[in-house]
Formats: sequence, C-alpha cells, structure tokens
Amino acid sequence: MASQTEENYLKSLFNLANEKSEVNISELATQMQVSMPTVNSMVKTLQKNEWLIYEKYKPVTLTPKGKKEAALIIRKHRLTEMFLVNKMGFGWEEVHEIAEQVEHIHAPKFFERMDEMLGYPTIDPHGSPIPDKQGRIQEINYLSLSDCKAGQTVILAALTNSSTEFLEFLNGRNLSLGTELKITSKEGYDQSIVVSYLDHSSETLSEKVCEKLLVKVLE
Amino acid sequence: MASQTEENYLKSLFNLANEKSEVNISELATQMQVSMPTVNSMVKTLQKNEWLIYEKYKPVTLTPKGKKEAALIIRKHRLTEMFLVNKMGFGWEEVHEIAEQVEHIHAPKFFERMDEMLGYPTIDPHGSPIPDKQGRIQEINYLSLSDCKAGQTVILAALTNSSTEFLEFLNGRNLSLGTELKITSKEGYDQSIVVSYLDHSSETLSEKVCEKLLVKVLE
DNA sequence: CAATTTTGTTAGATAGATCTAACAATGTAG
DNA sequence: CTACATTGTTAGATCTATCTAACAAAATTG
Repeated sequence: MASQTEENYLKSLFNLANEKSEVNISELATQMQVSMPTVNSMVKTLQKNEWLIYEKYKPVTLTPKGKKEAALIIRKHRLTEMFLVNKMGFGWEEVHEIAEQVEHIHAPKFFERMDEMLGYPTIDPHGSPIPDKQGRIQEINYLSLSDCKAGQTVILAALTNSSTEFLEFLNGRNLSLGTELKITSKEGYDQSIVVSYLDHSSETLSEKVCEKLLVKVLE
Repeated sequence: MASQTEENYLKSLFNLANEKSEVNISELATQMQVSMPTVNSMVKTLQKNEWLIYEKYKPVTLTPKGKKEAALIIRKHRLTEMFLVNKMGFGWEEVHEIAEQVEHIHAPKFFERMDEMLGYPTIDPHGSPIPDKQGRIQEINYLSLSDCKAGQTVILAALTNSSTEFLEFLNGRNLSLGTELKITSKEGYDQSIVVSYLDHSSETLSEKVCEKLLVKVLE
C-alpha cells in the first residue's frame, strides 16, 4: 500500500501527465514543492513498487498500475468534494483543502456510501470528471474560454484550477458551472475577453482567467 | 501541531488516565502496540512540546494543554462516528476504524458542520460523551452491568469497548443503547448474568461482557 | 559548436518513529 | 532482605522523507 506521500506523488504525476504527456523530475519537484534530489530518490522507490517507469535522465511515466492507483485517489478526492458541497453545504471554494486530506483515508465503504448518497455522480463541483471504481476516467473535451471567439455563446462547464482564491474570484463575478456567457469582444493585445451574462451585465476576464475556464460552445 | 503519531499517543494517554489515573510506560507501550523504548523516546518528545510531564521511572501525566488536545481529537473521533451512523447509515460496529482515520483531519469547519448537522450531540453511537469545543468532557457515572444485582431493571446506556467484534456480538443478541433489561439471576461462580428483555426472551452474559456494558439502573 | 543554463544525480546529513540488545532501577514474594 | 520478575533506560540500528552541496549530463543559445 502506498504511503500518503507516495499517493501524493502518484496524483501529481497523473495530473502532470494529463497536461504534458512527458513528466520530468524538475516539474514534479515544482508540483510537489520539494527539491529535485527528493524527487529523484522518491521515483526510485516508486519504481521498486512498480507504480512507474524511470531511467536516469529520462522522463517519468506511470505504469497502468500507477495510473489506476492515482485515478482511485483522485476518485476519492472528487467524491469527497461533491459530498462536501452537495451533502454538507460547503461552498465550492472551501472543499479542496479538506478533500486533500480525506482522499488518503483507507475505507472503501466510506467512499462507496458517499457515491451512493450522491447518486453516482460523474463530475465534481468544479466540473472535473470523477474516475469510476476501476480507475477509468472519462475524457471530456471542453474548450478553454481563451480559445473562443467573439460572438460565441458558451456555458461554463469546468475549471482547470480549483484554488480557493480563484474560486472566490469567480464567486465575486457570479461565475458558476452552468453560467451562460456571450463573448462580446476579445482584445487582441492582451487576449482579455469581455463577456455578457444573460441578465445583460458584463465582465472583462483576463487571459490568465480565461485559460482556466472550460466551456461548452452553444452555437 | 501534533503529528498523527503524537495525536495517537495523546489519545491513548487520555483514555488510560481515565481508567487508572497513573499511566506508566509499559501500559502505554501495550496500548500503542509499540516497544517500551519507543514510548520512552516519544514521551520525551511530547514533553518538549509540553503535552505531558515526565520524569525518569515515574508515571506519565498529561498537562492541561495535553488533556485539551487529546479531548479535541476524541471529539473529532466521536462526532465522526455519530455522523457515520446518523447521517450516512453505517452500523455502530463499522464506524470505529473509519473514525480512527478521520479524527486526524485538520479542518475545523468540517467537524463544525458535522456537529451542526447532528444537532450538537453530547454522546456518540456507543454512549461515550463527546467533549465540547473547549475539550471539556462531561463525566457520566453509569454503572457496569457486572456491578448490578439480580432483580434490578436497567437500561443499556454505553459501552467501554467499541471493537467491531464486540459490537457484532451485541447485535447478535439484539443489544443496543436504550435496551431495557431485567437481571433475572447472577451466577456466583463465574459472575455471569442472565437478563430478560421486554419481550421476555433472555440471554446469559459472561462477566467479561457485563464489565463492558454500562447501564442506568431504573428502580 | 562552444559556452551557458537548465536539469538531473550522487553523497552525505537530518528528523521522526520505530526496532533490538544490553543493562539498570524498581517492585514483589518467599 | 535477598532473589527474581517487571519495568524502564540507553545505545545503536533501520527506514522514510526530506534537505544542501557538489558535480555531471542535457538542452539551449549566441
């Protein structure tokens, strides 16, 4: 059984691999907030347990076993977030830190019961897919708002970042999953976008923000 | 902040101190399932952080700070058990192991929300008192069934042991908190007790079992 | 392509939590 | 009160997860 630390490395590896396909030591070190030598020795340990494959100076890749393990931890994280929001009344900006701890609990029945009470959800409160019990993750291909064009109407469907600060930023602008937005204009200089809400109010969103907003295009 | 391991030592110390007032190294070692040298070095560390007072060859005593910390961990444990039983539909025999992990989560809001949803309970599913937010624990003076006499009518109010096996034993005999029992007879030889239920069925309970059953005497 | 920057590795140290072996203090029972 | 048993301590080892310092390989860039 993986230690809590090992579980966190697996999770980071899984997430990084989904963004970049090649994961190197320095990226992992940044993600995990530890030094490169620490990562170096940790990947060697993880390799011994066949969670990943690693050769000197080469990128790190998860084995199928490692991917499944990571996905199951992410499953526990996302089920927990959903439970906290839907069954315990937390705001979507409050749940990440709690789930970060709860995900390491070893008690299958606990998470099965959450799943059941939630009606077997497939996405978490931030729109991320919840891996199934086999660790299979449904790939949803949303578009980033930063890739949309003026005139398009979109629905906010997911986020690529769930930090409290970002979520509070969104709360302050009445942006939540399902919010319909029309792209009024896009500034060529800084890639910022002006969106208008159904109630005709409007907001300017910087490129940095737009990149983190995943949307479904309506027309 | 205490590590998970330290939290477990504090909890064990607190529980042992409630039974015996003097806690020595070997008892703690047995309770924690580690060797005496391990306890020896750990009590030294805990003393540095002022959780307890310790002198060579003397018993260990928690400081007020240590007692409060321990009580607050026990509070999280018992709130969790209550939540698992009352809000998630678990049986009282399933919750100890899960709570043992959840109690180490650092997220005041999480436990406050449980408390609120449960309506600020004062006892857990096994009849043990839940310490308040200040770590104050309400002392309830139940009698052990093994100290009762033939002819008395009692109500099962709490348990001194919450292991799965014991709870399954009780389930098998329809014994739950609130069950009314009349003591039909008490065997002088092995201290076993015959009890009859309201429905006139009856069971023989060994001394070992009776010691773990805390009751309110009705008349 | 040589120089520089970035990335990665090795070696060795530290801190936490544990162990065993050896020994020392305390307690108990004849 | 001595002998034996129990309890406790010290020393030294191990394993995990981390660090820094020093060096080496790979990548980038002029």
